[in-house]
Amino acid sequence: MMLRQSDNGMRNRYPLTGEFLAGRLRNELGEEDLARLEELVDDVREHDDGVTLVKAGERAERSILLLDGFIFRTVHDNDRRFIVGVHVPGDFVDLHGFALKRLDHNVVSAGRIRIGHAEHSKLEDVLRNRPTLARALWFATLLDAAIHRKWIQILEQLDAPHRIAHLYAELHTRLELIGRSVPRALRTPFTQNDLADMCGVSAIHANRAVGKLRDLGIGEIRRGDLYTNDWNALKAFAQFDPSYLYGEAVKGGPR
Amino acid sequence: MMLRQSDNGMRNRYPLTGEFLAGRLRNELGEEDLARLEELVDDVREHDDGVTLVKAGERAERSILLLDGFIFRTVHDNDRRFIVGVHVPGDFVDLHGFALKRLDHNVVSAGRIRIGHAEHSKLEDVLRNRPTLARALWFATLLDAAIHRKWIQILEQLDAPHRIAHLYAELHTRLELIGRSVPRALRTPFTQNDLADMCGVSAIHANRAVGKLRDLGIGEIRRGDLYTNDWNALKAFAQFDPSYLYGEAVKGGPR
DNA sequence: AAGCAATTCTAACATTGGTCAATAGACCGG
DNA sequence: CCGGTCTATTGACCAATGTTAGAATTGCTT
Repeated sequence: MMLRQSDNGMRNRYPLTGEFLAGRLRNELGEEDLARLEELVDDVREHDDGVTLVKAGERAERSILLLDGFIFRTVHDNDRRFIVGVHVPGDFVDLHGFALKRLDHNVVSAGRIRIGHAEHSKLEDVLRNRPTLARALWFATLLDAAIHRKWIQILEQLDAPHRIAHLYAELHTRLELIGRSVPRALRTPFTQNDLADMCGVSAIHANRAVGKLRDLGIGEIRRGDLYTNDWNALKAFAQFDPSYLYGEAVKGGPR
Repeated sequence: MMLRQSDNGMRNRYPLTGEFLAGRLRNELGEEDLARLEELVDDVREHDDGVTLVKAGERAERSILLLDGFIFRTVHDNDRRFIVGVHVPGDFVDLHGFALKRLDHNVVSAGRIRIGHAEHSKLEDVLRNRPTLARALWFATLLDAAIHRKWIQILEQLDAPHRIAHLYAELHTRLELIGRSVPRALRTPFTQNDLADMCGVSAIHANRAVGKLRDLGIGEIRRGDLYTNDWNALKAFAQFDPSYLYGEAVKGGPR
């Protein structure tokens, strides 16, 4: 792949390596599969905040691998926006676009991002000739589905403050799994409006919820950045159970 | 597969045929793939209401294909139950259990059901040797994920009456896609309690919502069975857009 | 027909969350 | 530094939903 250093500001602190990808794919891949994986991705580029990378309904010829930053999956309905998913680096954001051909949602940058691309023709080849790697890719989409299910549960079970706490708990763990968490903070470009659209509440109520987390001493959210000195307390408050992220599969594949 | 007629009451009105399965898989499969698909499933059996077929966390050696009835995916947290998915006949309920090995949720019969089983060893073989069929199976799990995303949107966007209407609209279309819808009704074994757990509201509020749908003339729900003389009105009320079900892929696969 | 259990329905009250209006703070370009 | 815009915050009021309690209905069993 092209590992050319981008030259417009964002430092390439986390080069795309087989290990990085494999972290997300949660499978033990052999030398050759790792090499294929590297070849799969090219055309690395950056985007500003709020760029629609894939529009719902459009046919795509390649899928996006997120390398830096965050990406939303959004749906729009009478001028209202709903966020149905968030992605962290290492995620194949629209891998499902390969099999589905058209997406049922948009893919939008949340803050400044860096992404790579995987041509569907190459994926086609992988699916046909590298069953182990194909399974790893399948696994990645199944992980997305597991996260979706957890979101459904969260929306059914928790009120606004707990939803927001759970969101940050999840992101913290997902970043941890790819070696990008930091001790007492989680930096995101999310506005309270974004939080509201992820949690299915109004922006004003999201503000109340953020205030409540602050008052309770659970965590302080300032312009998307969460600061806490006790992740365990935050995760307990959110009733966060990381098993749905299948983190243990990072070491020792599913066989 | 064993197409032996079960002899304990439920009539086998819809034999498991390649066409039936292909309907759900939404791909144009060749003769040979269809034959493989048939071979995949065996050990057809029936279960009563409320039987836990797969427990969260357990390792399974085979996956379940639903042939008749409905199945819930449930999660439990401090004695409360949350339903994070529903399945209709033709669905490979826990196909993802093959790649994930352990499920993050339970699989429970909703009313009386008939199911078949697919050994993971056979799926392993399919994945390794039948790329087209493997892709069809992948597609089926991606469809689940698309439905999950719609549920997230529904929970974020709609209030209780609209959620219930949307649920029935979705099920009506999913049944239609496998040729099992009936004109003015949708029969289910769901209690209002089940509806509540699917919609993330209390049972009492689900009752209010059911009453509201009745008062508005949208539909009459009696013991899980919905009666309407205008599906279009109900679907309009629910703001139902079927595109997320990828029904068009039934004819003409994704290639 | 009687009785029991599950389900549905109703009412009163408490809490959560939505909407509107207005203000304050942060960031940015000139 | 100023003004403008986006974001965050607060308060008042109203709608949606939760909770509790109890009554009515249905289906099933004896």
